[in-house]
Amino acid sequence: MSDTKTRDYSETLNLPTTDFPMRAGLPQKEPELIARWEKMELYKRLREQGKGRKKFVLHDGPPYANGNIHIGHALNKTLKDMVTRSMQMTGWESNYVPGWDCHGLPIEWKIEEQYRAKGKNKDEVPVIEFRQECREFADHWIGVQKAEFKRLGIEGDWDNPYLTMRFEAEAVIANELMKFATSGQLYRGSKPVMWSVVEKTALAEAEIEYHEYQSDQIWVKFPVVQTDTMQPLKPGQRPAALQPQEYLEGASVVIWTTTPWTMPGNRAVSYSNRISYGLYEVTQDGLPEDNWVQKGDRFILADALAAEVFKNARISEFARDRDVPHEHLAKITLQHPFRELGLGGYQFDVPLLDGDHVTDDAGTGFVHTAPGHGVDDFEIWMASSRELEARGIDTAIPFTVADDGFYTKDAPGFDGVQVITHKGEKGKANKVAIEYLKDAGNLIGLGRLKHQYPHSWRSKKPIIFRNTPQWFVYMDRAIEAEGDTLRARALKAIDQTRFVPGSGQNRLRSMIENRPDWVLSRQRAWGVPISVFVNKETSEVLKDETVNARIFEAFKVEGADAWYKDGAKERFLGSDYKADEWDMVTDILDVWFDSGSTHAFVLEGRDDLSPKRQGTGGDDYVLYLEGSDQHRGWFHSSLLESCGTRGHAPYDAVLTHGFTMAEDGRKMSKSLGNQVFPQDVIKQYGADILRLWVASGDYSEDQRIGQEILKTSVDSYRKLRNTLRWMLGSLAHSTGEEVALADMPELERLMLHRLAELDDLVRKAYWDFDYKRVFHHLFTFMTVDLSAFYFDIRKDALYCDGKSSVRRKSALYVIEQLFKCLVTWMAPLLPFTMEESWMSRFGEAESVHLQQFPDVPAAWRDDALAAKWDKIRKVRRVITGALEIERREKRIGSSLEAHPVVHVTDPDLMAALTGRDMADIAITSQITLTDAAAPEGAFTLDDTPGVAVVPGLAEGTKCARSWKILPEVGTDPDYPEVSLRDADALREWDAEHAAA
RNA sequence: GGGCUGGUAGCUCAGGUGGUUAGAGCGCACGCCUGAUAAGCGUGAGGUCGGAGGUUCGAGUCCUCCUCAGCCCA
Repeated sequence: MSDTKTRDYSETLNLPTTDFPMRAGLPQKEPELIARWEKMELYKRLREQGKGRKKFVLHDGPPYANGNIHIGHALNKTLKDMVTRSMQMTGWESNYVPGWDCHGLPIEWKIEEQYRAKGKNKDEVPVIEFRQECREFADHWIGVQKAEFKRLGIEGDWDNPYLTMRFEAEAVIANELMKFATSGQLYRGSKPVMWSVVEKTALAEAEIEYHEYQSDQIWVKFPVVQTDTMQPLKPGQRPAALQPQEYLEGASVVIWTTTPWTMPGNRAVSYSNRISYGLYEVTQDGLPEDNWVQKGDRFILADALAAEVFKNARISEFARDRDVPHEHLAKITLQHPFRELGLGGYQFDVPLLDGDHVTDDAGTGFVHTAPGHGVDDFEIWMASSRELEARGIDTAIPFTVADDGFYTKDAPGFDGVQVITHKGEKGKANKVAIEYLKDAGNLIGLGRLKHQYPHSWRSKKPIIFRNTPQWFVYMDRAIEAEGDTLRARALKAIDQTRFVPGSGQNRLRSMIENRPDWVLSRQRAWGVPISVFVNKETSEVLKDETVNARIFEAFKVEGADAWYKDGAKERFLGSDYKADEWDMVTDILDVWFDSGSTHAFVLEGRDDLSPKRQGTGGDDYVLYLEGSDQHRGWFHSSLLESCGTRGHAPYDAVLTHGFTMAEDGRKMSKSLGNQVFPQDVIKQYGADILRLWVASGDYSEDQRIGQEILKTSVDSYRKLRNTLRWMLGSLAHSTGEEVALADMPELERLMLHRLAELDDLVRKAYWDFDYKRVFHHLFTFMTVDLSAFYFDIRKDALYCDGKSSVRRKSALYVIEQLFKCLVTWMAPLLPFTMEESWMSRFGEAESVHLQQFPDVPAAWRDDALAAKWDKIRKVRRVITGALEIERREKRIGSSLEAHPVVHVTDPDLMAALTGRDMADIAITSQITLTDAAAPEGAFTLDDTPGVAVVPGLAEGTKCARSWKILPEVGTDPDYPEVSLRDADALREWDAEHAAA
């Protein structure tokens, strides 16, 4: 083929041209865009845009202000941003106000750590000074995290976020607490906490480390004193089964413990209904007279442990008398082993309680239960309180040990005895308790045990569990009416809340159903004080609106530090009360109460939020969005706080996301070296890649991230970006001319139809917060329908048709619509790239983030057309399949070299093809359609019966401009090298350029 | 140990109320194009639907158990 081209036709083509680069350079480009948004005051303009609209408030759950952000923060904030942006673009005013949680233990630790490094003692630093240092620490990390969040492309009120440590916030938090006090929901109770005698402080779980420790172990009898089903048998009557009183009198339940010092606090013995128990009798003769156990002694023991118990009691001969059923255990009452000593106490009854925490792995199958000295003990005691009170048992938990490790008056007989000394050594407590047990004849075994025992991480000394006063909120006390309890309110509120995914509803409900009273107090310094006064005489909490108002006003101006200033007590009590009659509570609020109150000082407290939700005269909508761990955390505390003070949930909907795992699906950890840091991803690929990862995955479950997975995002991004780039390049030739729907080729109308379908899908998916659905559909649309089909077909018309071509104008118009829809639809997901695209098309002054999702005309929808084109595409697949064989056999390279003959014997399919330019659609130079039967060996596809293709070569000459091979080439006298279509296009082009 | 989730191709995801040979995109392999070019198009190979039982004519879809992973508790 002699190709002696006389001119360079490419300059006469409308080839794509754009400055939008193929390679994004996101790590550099993104900060420029952030600067641009700041400069154009995007946030402010969005708020102006939203004026008068109904509000969609995504209320930010505050991250804790210490340390850099991790991948979980990135996921969380990115999802929030997708929510906010998509709601703003679908007609809501969606103002995102970020916040931080600033008080609390971890920050206190950091400051203490700094003190230790400097050899400073925390106790010598005035509280206000210490609090100031905590404040500055939080402030520093807020700045760091703010910059990191902004770098992710999160749009919000970064100049004016909320902080739980702001004075107004502290004032409102205290005020919320005072509402609980005033309504009678707050009470002072007690609870065992881990306590370090050395540091005279309560410790949190994270402040504990376990070390080997030698404890005293003892086996103790609790004699049976009452078998309360005892009733006289009528003469001659014989009970069907043995009753407890017939065999348990004089027997003892045996317990084992490694903390003899807790014996004064004993109030019960626990057993388990999953363990079998028996009555055992010592049958050994010849025991020394002073032996602790004697022949004839009868013990109730777990069968699995009886032999070992006797061994520890140095008894080798014993017999099992009979079973002791669980219902008998439940009926009997024991005496405290100190009862007979005359110590002036211990006269109370000791009940047996059925507890899940009891096992027969070690011990006796019975667990010594001292509610002031252990969590299990406390919980079973509290859970049993109603039943115990019915039995006439006092359920008050004694304060047996003081903060200095000495026993109190609640432990008669232990005056001046210390459990742990202030140096962290063992006091005489165990020794004294053991002596008493011996004297009472209730000790049957004694030994030592080395085991892991909790120690303070600071002093490395052993800790103890001791009962301490704490502040609680009732879950089950009537608030305003009978049955109107906090629990009931919260459960009702859960039913009225939308949960995404729905399983969150059950999860939260079961927690609320089962949770104990809400503990608010912490014995710490960095937080909002429990700003109430307690009467020294009566222990009544002061309920005085005037005093509360004074506190509220002072906190607003001075912060909660006002509580710690000299003279605060007199100042707040004023002249109506005598200061020396009242105690000022020095505990602070648990930080969950702080964050649980954000709805009060952020949602209600800010004029630019203040949503009017359904039921309060509006249609505004409030969403909380956090990780699934927050069912126990923020969702929970916010619900309780709001229900306790306002009677309803602070949110309309709760959305939860899972956790981010490493590539192998396991938790990220430093030691495994499988961590992924958002900062690294951003530096290497850019925030939009990280956001694409968020948008493509299923956040409702745990997601994975790692190099391979990020590579998938990078590849998807490239494809997506290039497709946009091609559109931009093509649109460079657009004059913006509109074409009426009726004048467009069917192919264009098919694309508009797809947009109409997608419009529906995208809007629904955004309302469902289903970003992966949005992304996967749009991405597949862009690759399958656009890049591989529509664009591939229309390149010929776009590049080669003359300017007047309606086909070309239609295509340009449709591409413009595609571009506008796709870029706006994806703007919430990929704000940087979509902004860059939008600016490339519409200029520097425009921002996609000020756009709404386009109104897609209903007329674009054409299901009949779509059904018809499904058929056309099926036939196309047979044609391209046939061409693939030709290509493999090296008979053709480009599909334009082919002229297939398509035999269509299915009249339905033939009808669909009639009138279509199948050569264009199949991207061949020529095509022949026939209803004649196909010859033997024609190409077919199993899933498209009635279609067979006989390949062939296109006849004629290759058009020098469009590269189509056509017989007509050479027939135009002016342009003999090109096809007739191209000749017309050249005529137009030449005329225009000659004039110019 | 308890409550709640979840385990579909190498990766990310589809698979209403159980029903023909389990799908898509990406990646990979191979080929084409060279006017989207560190791009574009096509073809192909990849899955005992975590495992084992059970219900059913029929189960990725329902039930039970096990296992692995995650969150929250203990």
